[in-house]
Amino acid sequence: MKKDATTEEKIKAAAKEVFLAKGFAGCSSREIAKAAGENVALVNYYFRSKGQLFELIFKSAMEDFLLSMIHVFNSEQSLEQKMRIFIEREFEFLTKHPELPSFIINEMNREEGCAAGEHTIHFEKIAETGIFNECIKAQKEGAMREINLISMTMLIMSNCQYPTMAKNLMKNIHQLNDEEYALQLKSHQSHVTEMLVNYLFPKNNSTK
Amino acid sequence: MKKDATTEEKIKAAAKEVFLAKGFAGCSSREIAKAAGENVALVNYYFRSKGQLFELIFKSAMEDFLLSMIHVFNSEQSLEQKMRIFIEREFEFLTKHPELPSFIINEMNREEGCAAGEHTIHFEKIAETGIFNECIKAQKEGAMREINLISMTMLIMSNCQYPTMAKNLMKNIHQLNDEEYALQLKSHQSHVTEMLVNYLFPKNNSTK
DNA sequence: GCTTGTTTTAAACACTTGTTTAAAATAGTT
DNA sequence: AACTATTTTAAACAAGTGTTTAAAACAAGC
Repeated sequence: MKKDATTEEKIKAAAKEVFLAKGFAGCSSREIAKAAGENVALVNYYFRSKGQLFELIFKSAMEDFLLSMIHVFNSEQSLEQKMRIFIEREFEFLTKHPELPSFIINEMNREEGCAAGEHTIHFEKIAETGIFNECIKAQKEGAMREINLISMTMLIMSNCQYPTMAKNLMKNIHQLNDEEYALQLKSHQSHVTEMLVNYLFPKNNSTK
Repeated sequence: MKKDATTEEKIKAAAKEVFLAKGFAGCSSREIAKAAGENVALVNYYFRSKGQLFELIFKSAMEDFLLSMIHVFNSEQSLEQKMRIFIEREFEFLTKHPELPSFIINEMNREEGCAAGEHTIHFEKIAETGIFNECIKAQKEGAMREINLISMTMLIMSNCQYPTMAKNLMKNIHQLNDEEYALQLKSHQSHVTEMLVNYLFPKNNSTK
């Protein structure tokens, strides 16, 4: 937490930390206030309600979540190379923010929650990079497999996000400690990369 | 919910439904009681506490989660064929119980929660089917790619589970309704199957 | 100094939480 | 019938919830 942050910023930072770790239902206003080192009333003074504060945090988390990727796409490289770098960045990003995917997915599933809302906006920013058009072009040229772009997105998200989401499950089932899991994850990353690239960019000259 | 169920069973069934949908922190004892059509006090009369009831539900959910797969492995088929069928069953199962993976993963991440606990037991039951030995043998024979079995498991889980977990996220981002998403999922399933089988069982004679 | 507006505090509000209690209803046995 | 043990109920409990209030502390301008 920053040092010279204003009260408002301190509460926001604390809220982000607590909400991401425990979810909306899993924590109280008082817990957030305490984490910020401030009075409970200030939460409502600056953000009107726990719900509005949450909405704020959720939106910014969604932004982090969707935009973590964007800068890769603007680089000048082959599609396959972009894909490799993207996966690498994604694993890197998720190591730093392992709670993000679960947080987003959970709160999207809360019926009282943020299910509605124009989250297409951020996605459109990704579309604006032209990455999808680039894919379509590659598909027409036969360089890329004919696949629905939603499916393509899902393949990537599944394989990048699930391993960090299921960390504790996997650790428990396979009796691994943090260090062992980190190693496991590293080797898994290379499998994911090879598998996705092989599938999405099949080579015709294939003598292994 | 069954008709002639005992009070205890009714509460357990209601608890399963509510817990799976909202998580431990997301619901109250009274909500569960109401869903069961019974008095609040009966929850504690039969299960001593909300926490103990939850533990019960969680364990049975974990069992469902890990054992949904087991019977496929005892069949007499090639490993590749088993894999195909397994993925099919898994998608089928997850369509019926879409909340399960998120539930398990979330509650494993709750620090006060069920992080500790011998969930290896169920996994060992899977190991007992000999499926893993079968994989190792296939790897030695060159029929299957050399890959850590934890990674193999993770590849399968990622690609089967994530798409149902992220349903609302995907629907929202891509502006799909339930029907459209179901279609998308169906076509995605075949990509997942091909991708995994191609990766895990690479063919040397490869003129597509 | 006093006066303005903003920020922070402790206390209170009404309500929900998990859990317990003690009485009522029900079933079972002789 | 009466006595027992079990099941169900409504009510209460203390603690915690989100939120509001009204007074205090603080800052800035005059």
